[in-house]
Amino acid sequence: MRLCIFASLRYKKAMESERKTLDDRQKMTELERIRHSAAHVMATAIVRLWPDAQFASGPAVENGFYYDIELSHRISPEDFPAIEAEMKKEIKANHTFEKITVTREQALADAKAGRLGALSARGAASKFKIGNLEDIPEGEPITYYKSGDFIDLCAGPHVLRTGNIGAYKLTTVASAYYKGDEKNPQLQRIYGTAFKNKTQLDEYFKMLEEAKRRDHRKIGQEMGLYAIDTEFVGPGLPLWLPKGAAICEELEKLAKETEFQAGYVRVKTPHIAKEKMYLTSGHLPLLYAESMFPPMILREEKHMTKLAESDETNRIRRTRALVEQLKPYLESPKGDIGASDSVNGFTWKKLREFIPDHLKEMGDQLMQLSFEDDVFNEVLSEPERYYLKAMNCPHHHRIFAAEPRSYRDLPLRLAEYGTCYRYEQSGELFGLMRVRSLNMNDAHIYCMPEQFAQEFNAVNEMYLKYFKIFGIEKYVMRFSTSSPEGMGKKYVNEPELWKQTEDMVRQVLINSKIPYVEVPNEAAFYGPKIDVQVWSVIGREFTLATNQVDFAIPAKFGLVYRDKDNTDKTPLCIHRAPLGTHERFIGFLIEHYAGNFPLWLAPDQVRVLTLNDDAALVNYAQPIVNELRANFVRVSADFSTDPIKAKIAEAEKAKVHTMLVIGGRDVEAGAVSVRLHGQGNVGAKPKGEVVADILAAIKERRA
RNA sequence: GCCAAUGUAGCUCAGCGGUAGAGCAACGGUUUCGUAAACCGUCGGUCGCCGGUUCAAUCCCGGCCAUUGGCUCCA
Repeated sequence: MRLCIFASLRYKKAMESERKTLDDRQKMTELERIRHSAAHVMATAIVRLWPDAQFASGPAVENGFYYDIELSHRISPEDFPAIEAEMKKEIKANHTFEKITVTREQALADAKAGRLGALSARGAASKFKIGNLEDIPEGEPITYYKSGDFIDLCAGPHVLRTGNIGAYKLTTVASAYYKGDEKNPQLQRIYGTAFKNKTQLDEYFKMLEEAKRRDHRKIGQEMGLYAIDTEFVGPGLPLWLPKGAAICEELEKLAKETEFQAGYVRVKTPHIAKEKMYLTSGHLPLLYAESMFPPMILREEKHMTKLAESDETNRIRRTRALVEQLKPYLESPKGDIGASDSVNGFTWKKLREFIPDHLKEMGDQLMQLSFEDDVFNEVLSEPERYYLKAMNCPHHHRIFAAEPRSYRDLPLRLAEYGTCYRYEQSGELFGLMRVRSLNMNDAHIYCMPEQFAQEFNAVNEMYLKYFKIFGIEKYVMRFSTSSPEGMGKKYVNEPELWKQTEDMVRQVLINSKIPYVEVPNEAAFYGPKIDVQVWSVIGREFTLATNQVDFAIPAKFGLVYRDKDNTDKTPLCIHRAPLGTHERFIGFLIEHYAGNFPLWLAPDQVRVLTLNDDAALVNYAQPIVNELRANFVRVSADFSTDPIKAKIAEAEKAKVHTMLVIGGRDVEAGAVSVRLHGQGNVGAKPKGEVVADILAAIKERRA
């Protein structure tokens, strides 16, 4: 239950990325006030211990509070007891939090005197407070909060007295950029948490323990679901072990059945494609290049050899040819050239790095020379580059392009569990949740504008169907839209299409009554999108699924269908991935179920355990195993001589969903004793009934 | 990528400037048992990697790699 509270705080956070208004601030809960006040008290303690500390900002956050600090001393957890002891004194003194309203001039003067975020005026100005001051809009009152000697620039609100901070604890130290901008100085961020009383604090730490217990990395390891072999395979490239792969298979089966019934067709595409693919799609010239693995360069050796062999004449020829190719670019201001334009395989970005200014002058002279142009074309052109695909859409677009399309073919729904590779920054990798290889539950729906609403809605319905199967009750659809400022930069420059498609999506959401929040300036570069945000039971938030409109890329690939009026038109495209990626989805499911998967998903569905290895028991048990296996149940047998207690302990530890215990009594009665993981012995039943029930539960994907 | 912490057997973890230890797992045996662990034995380690200091380094120092917690980024 507590977890839901955290979840709702997160939810709020998602909605309020902008600066808080004073109204918002007044809505701060008591707990948030306690935490925000604790941040002030912590700052007080720190500045007492290290008088030269400079403070930036110290808000309450979902699980506590932090304060960003600049300090030559590196604070480590070893310093926490000392800081906490100082905090205790402040709290014991029970200072009131006094609100002081000042003029902007006064505030600036105090900040320059180093009086803000300090116990008294200091030699050094409160430089970050000066910066914070700049962010306060004209007309908004400027206030301090004073507790004891400590005065801080702060809009509040606070608890009445420091003594109201019932229980607190510092938790971690991290780093953060001032105002979250990596161009700004890097500060030390000290995290802590605070509660009304000790009991709640203890509960919180208990909850953290529980979260640790459910962590998918821990359970994944214990259950043998996946392994990450950083030495031989690489970081962020999980290996699915047989038990994890079993879960992948079940999810794929679910997706394939669901998509088949919804009229999708399956395709298969290679993992790599030529550079041209991503130059055309816009992924490379735009913002995506860094998140793709660097290219594989083919026939590089041949290329280099030719370069080496070429004599002076050839070098001149090459240069001249290059200049000729580049003439239009050199003569026009660079702004006139589309980011995705390329010459002989050189991207514009690359050309800019490549052409020194003097080359142009040289070029005029070189133009006088005569040459035959067949030699260098090959030498001049860049070697072939192949990229590992970071997304499936371009391949699917080429499948669309592979055959002539009529309006009668639409909507065309191409589905694939495609494997993509994304070069996540090393610091981003996180168990299964953020990886570099991912199996995506991908599909692209090509449709006409008049079909859009129905198709988009059908996708949303599919999400809801899945959520029901997995018992996901808490989710938010985040509707990400563009921003006028981003046009032509972050977003393809089609303001009219943006507006149209955003309106279409909004209408579908409103009509279907699905709860959503609209987030401006977070769309994909090719269109608005919906991200489905969920929370695992331990409060970890992430984007599971995504549903995106694409009105831009199909045109770049020249995709058309022949419409009724015998003209060619460009289809709209919907990218959708309701089950996200295996990696993230299974990571989520592990935490969601704490590894105790429902029967249909459980890697170990059934284990048949005999009391001992007597032939009578084994001869009775083996056919049961055989029958289950023949019906595609993941079943194992333990007919060993170990004590039944030990065999059960082992099966429970492995989280085997259903244990069938067989002893002499069962053989006589034609029964098996059923034990369910986590529930214990549920008693003996006729074996036919048990088998039938297992098969039915799997088929129905019972929770 | 940035900041910090961490890295000892398959797993969980102890330990220390003088050539490394436990439990579990694995393997071999004994045990034939009614719902979460019977007993004995054996195997297992370049103490993340590379370099430096030292008579001597798993331990101290530096670099690298990886993981973790954050930041930034994000599909």
